[in-house]
Amino acid sequence: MARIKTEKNISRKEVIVAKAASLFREKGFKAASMRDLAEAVGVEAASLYNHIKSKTELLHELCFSVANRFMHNIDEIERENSSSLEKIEKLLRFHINEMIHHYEEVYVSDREWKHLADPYLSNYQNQRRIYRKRFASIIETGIREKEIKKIDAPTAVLIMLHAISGIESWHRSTQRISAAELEENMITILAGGLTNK
Amino acid sequence: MARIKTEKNISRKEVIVAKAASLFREKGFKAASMRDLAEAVGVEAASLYNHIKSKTELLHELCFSVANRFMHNIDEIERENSSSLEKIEKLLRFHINEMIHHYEEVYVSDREWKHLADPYLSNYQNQRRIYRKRFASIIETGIREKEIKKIDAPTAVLIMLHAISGIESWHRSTQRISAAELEENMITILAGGLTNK
DNA sequence: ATAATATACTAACGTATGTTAGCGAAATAA
DNA sequence: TTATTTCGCTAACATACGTTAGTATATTAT
Repeated sequence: MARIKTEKNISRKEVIVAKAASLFREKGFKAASMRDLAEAVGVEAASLYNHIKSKTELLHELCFSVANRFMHNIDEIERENSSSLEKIEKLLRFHINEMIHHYEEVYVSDREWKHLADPYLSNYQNQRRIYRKRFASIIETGIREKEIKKIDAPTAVLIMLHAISGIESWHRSTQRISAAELEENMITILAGGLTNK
Repeated sequence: MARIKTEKNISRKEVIVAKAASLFREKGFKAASMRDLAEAVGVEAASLYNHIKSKTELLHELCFSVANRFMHNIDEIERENSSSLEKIEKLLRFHINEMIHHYEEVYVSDREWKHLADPYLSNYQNQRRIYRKRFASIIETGIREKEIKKIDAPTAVLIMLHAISGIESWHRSTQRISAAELEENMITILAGGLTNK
């Protein structure tokens, strides 16, 4: 009888969620079926329901675990005593590294959250809005203190966040530079576009 | 008996394709059903098949009409006698305006192309690859001529293209700056991140 | 060893989906 | 007007989907 393999301290549910991330990334949430997922896990579809409540629950788990990580990070950065530009650079580096090392989760929560059902959906959308506002107000402080060009802060946020989601292409490209090089290039271009001189 | 309304020089098929763009943008290709589309058009689902071959054909039409526009544009720009930086700025402005004025089509072709079926899929992927290579080599020329910072050109391309796809958020935001302001802000940040000094 | 729990299986359900067949009505051409 | 073509309708199909019920088999606790 097939059995879901687990390593120490990893529950069977976590194995399923991880495979779901990979599958949802590859095919999209709607196009990925529970039978696909079952096959990836090495089990029959019905067996998954001994560990999870529903397909959407998998999406909840992914979206909110990612959202929480980003929220905690911006909490910390806001508390720091550093210049706006330094704060922005730290935010960017966090985003970049999340996208490099937790690619599938982050990608899925970024692209597939539309398929969440209320109340999770509105909750998630709210968190997103708030996060962007907080990001934008760091930029606005930087503008007031002349560290940063006079630009529309929400537009800058939108550029930064989406630019980083482009790391998706890096993951799938055949000839790719190292993760460290990628990080430095992105910081150079993105921070360079903000700096006042 | 219901009938698809057409204005002069717009075929019924074109009406369907346009509504499909809007629906695929809103729900995603897989989650948007032919019955949804039929309702949006004001007709029964089966009636759609008097005008189109299949659901995927709708996606083909959208993806390749967008891809062709971008290809023709880069053709023209490559032929010009201008600096690399000017060429890049023109490319960016074209992308930005496409994203502003043909939002739904462009968005769909950017996010939903995965659901194309071969041979369209590989064809589309090829075009994308080629487009990015051409974009990157304009940047590389700029670097050689010291107009542009020493950066990894493919990374720069990936940043630019994804940053612009962030205009999606602009469309859906409640308080938004004008299209012209958006364009200028994006150019300031993106071109500013490349320029050598 | 026995009991209890966790996990997997088979079978099946109701529903939604893309699409086709066949017929009638409306628009257009003769 | 009549003939032809275009277009929309109802009905139905096969398939795929998420999920549940009920049962059997491992694993763990006593």
